[in-house]
Amino acid sequence: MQEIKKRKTTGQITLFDVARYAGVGTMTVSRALRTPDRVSDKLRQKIQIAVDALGYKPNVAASLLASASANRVIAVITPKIYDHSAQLWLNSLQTHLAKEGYTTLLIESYHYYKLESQMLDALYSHNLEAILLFQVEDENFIKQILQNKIVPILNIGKDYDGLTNMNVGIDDSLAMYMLTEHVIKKGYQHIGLLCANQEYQIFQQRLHGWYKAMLAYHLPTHRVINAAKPANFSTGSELLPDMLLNWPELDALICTTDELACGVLYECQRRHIRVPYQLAVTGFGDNEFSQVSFPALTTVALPYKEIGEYSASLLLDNLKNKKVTHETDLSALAPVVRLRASV
Amino acid sequence: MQEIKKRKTTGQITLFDVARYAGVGTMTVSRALRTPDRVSDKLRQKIQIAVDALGYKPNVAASLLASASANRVIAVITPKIYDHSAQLWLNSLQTHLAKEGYTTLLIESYHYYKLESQMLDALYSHNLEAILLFQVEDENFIKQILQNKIVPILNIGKDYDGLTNMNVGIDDSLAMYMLTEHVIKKGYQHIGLLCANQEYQIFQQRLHGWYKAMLAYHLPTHRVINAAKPANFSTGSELLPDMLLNWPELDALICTTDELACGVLYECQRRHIRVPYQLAVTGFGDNEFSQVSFPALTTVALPYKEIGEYSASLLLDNLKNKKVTHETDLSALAPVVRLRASV
DNA sequence: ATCAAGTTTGATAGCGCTATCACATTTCTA
DNA sequence: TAGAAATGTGATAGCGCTATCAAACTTGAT
Repeated sequence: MQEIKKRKTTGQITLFDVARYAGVGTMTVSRALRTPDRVSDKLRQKIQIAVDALGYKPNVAASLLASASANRVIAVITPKIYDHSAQLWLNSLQTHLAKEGYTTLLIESYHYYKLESQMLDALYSHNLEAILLFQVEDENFIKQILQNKIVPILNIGKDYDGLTNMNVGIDDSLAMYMLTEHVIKKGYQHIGLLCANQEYQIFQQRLHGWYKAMLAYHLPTHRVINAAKPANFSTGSELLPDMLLNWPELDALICTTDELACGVLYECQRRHIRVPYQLAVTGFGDNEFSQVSFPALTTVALPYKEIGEYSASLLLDNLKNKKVTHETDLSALAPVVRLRASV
Repeated sequence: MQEIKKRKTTGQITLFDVARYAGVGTMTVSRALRTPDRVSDKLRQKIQIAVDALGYKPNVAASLLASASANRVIAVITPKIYDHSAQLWLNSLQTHLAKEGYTTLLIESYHYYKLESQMLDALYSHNLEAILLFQVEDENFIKQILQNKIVPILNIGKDYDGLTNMNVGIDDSLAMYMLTEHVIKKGYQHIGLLCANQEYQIFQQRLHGWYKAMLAYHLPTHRVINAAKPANFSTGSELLPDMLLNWPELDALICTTDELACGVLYECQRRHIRVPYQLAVTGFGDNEFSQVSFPALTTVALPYKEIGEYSASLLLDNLKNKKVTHETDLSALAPVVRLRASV
């Protein structure tokens, strides 16, 4: 007696199997798993035994389809997690969302915007509950997202004139302004800027912060290298010689990341340039190593952890109440300059 | 005239809407999107217009359910992506899998095994196609996975006696043995080991490699600090004094990560200890900064990029052929010692 | 012009689950 | 003790999609 299979099945144990085993209806099994308090103790126990015995695993696709509900998945779209501080932010965000049962799906597009929009289609198909944009720089892409807006969207980074539902600003420009001001007030005159990852807006914002500070204090703004290379240790080491060659009078060098600055510090040691006496050096980001480096690096910290927490609660509030009325002590989100031995 | 809604819907545009708009059957629309070559040009164009006009987004849950097919999603489970090299591995893996249309879902459990198994249930519910374990250390967890084995499982790291379908070994112990041997052959006698992240097996393997090499050359193995702290720059700086206090005769210090070693280098500078003349220092991992540091760091590189490529192709072959018959030049996967100025 | 073989299309029936409602059972009130 | 209210359970009908198969339309060879 051969059974005729008319259709592919997953071969999984289904709710029906469990129901038959436990001698109850499928609906009762469903309830026992989804809303246990609506099922009597006796049946609930029976069902639990059946579930364990058969090794039942619910089929999320079917559940989603039947309940027409969202997935408790929040997508984070970002061009790239550049550095340690962004990782802090993400980690903090994930932790807070996980507490409420949400899963974070991280998508790094590496700045291929076509990829981003392609992913977007895929994401919308996955019944996700919200989208979080982190330092997405392409305005067209943002507009495209908003055009198909189906779920709440939280933007972290530059504010696109209220295009997004919610926006948490990170002011890299301000942070760099503050840092540069500190350096200027220390009395340095010939202050250069070393910027890498030229192609990313966020680094141009840092550059801009330096520029504004220099202008504000009537200092010359021509001592700049703005390179299209990764902002890492090697690039720092590599570009210091160019800076010194172009502007031998340089007495302070502001770098757009801690990695660049550390590379510069290493190169200074190789060339027996005494920091900060001959050359002051600063970084950006307050990475783990900037406290330990020799000499310790003056840098500026963005409160990514707090921003993560803040953005998580903002998003959760929006998902729950469908209304954002959020008041926070935003001073907690302000940049902090860390003065150390290198200036 | 009010319509009675008997059931919640997602409110999405459905295939049916598209079909009606285009004046064809739903099945034709499904085919036009899934297998376009099986639909005539004329209808395909009509349908495309309808899709664009209505902004149709397919519902993955329904598609999965109907086709009873897997999701083209591969889950990577790992306790933690420790360092840059592991990131290289992951990146390389993702790239290769993406080429074949697979999405990688990264799950970092941060060593909460309960979390890992909880996630596993969730994952199995998501119709994923394969599971990739990266440096998962908990044997119970591995056994539990294998017990419910539904999809192919590839293990990267320690081989659990053929428990997994496929295993790609990374021999941290061998790598450390090779590095230690180099240091010994340079003539150093009083060689210490600095290990952090004590609680993770992978670091204990590195420690073990050092131990074996020291024994093989009849050198004493007591100069060890094995700390339960993060293996970062700070810890390196912090623990060097302890090493020197305990064993002032120390002439070489082998660290289990590049970060530790760099922290040690910084502390040496602070204490005017000349590297390598008074103390030789080595790292592990060949991170980006180890080439630029001052002095440049002798270290050992694991070929994570190649391992990523190899593991991707192994997995893909398994998914396609359902049979693993893989031959590779495994010498490409051997560790490489990078001799630099610090030894 | 005729028929066999290929191609294109759509009606139908589920995939595994849950919303809904009707019915059965228990508990509470007067 | 009857009747109302609350609770527990299961039959049914989809959620939006695709596998399947039969019907309609091509094509080309005779």
